[in-house]
Amino acid sequence: MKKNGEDRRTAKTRASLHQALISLILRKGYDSVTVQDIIDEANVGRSTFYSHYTGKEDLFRKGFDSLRQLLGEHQNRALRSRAGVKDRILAFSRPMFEHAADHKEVYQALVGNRGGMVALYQIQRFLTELVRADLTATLGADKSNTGQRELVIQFVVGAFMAVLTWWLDHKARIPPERIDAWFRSMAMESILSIG
Amino acid sequence: MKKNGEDRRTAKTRASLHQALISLILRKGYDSVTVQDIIDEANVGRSTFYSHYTGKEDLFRKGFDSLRQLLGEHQNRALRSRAGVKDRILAFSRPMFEHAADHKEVYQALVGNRGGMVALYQIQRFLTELVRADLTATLGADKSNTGQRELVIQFVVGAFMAVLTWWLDHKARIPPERIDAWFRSMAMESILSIG
DNA sequence: TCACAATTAAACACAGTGTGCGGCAACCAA
DNA sequence: TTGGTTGCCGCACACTGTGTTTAATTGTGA
Repeated sequence: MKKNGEDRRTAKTRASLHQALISLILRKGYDSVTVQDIIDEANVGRSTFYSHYTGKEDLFRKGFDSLRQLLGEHQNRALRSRAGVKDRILAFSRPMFEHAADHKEVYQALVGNRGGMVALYQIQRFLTELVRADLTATLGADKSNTGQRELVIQFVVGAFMAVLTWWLDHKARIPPERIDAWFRSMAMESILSIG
Repeated sequence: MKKNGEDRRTAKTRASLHQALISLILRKGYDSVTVQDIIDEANVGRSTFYSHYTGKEDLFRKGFDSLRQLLGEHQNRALRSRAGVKDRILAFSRPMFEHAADHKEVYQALVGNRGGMVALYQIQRFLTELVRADLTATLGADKSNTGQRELVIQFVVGAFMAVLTWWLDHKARIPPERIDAWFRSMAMESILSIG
């Protein structure tokens, strides 16, 4: 099963670089990882790196994008298989916790204090879209002229990221379905109280 | 009213540096601010900078600490003057929104995407303590063996930071007391739903 | 096999860091 | 006012990391 026009070398190089970045983030935090570190860890020439990516952030973004795509597929799969759940409020939560459990290392490299501002900002933006769509689907469009709906979205996103981070760094592992239940029962009340 | 052992020069220098850092963070974001930028903006010699602080992060931390102290004083003042409010749950929220409104520039430099990971981490830690104490005072110590209480704290802290950030970046200015009411009514439900 | 594409090491100019030093000016106390 | 102290400055240095370019080498797919 050969890919058309995909040199094995480039694939291997890119994989090495992504893996190296994740390892290094977990080891010393995003901010203090240098391109030098990455190419050393990945055993890749300096010029090769720059022929693939414009810099550390570019490499990071590409990796984040593919993870996000995987998550998207998992979301669809989950929502399709569990019938009747699709229209439940905050349906994004469960699949996301599951996905995080399946890719714990990567998620830890992203959400904690290890991941940099770039990571946090990406995730925040992504989640905001997710939650906005979710609430629009379950509660309908926002009719009030004030920014109440937007406020609720930010509230939920912030809370979710905090819970996710805490859960990932927590020693005792709570199963995804339980943390999801906790989060949703808390968030639900908030939403219903205003939104 | 002279301070003992405080040279006017050092005071001026330190003030310049702190102001310069805030301005620069607002202009280009914490991460891309260099020591070079700071000393140029503040018109301070390179060696002078390093005689006061060990680096950018040190300067930032010292500034953050004094802001935190100001906030603490404001909290005490507010809680003392408004009798009967002291024992209300999540009492930290209102004074904090007020303080943020009074020091909007500085807060914007801290919490948004402009502030770096250092800032976020400091604030997160600080708020966690605040909320933990608050919940202990109003709900009593956590008796359950699970980490439910800790989870609730993280939930509330995350939500609060998100709301605060949104509020600061929001064009239409909502008065502190209103955003506080919104936040607390949302958070309260969450807490009570699990406790 | 063979042409082409990817990878490599090395060298470069550049920007920022943290330190050290001698001279100068502001400061505070007497 | 004066004098000793202290803080500030400008300059230079070694060091680390960046992003680009070159010419040579090696792997790949057809």
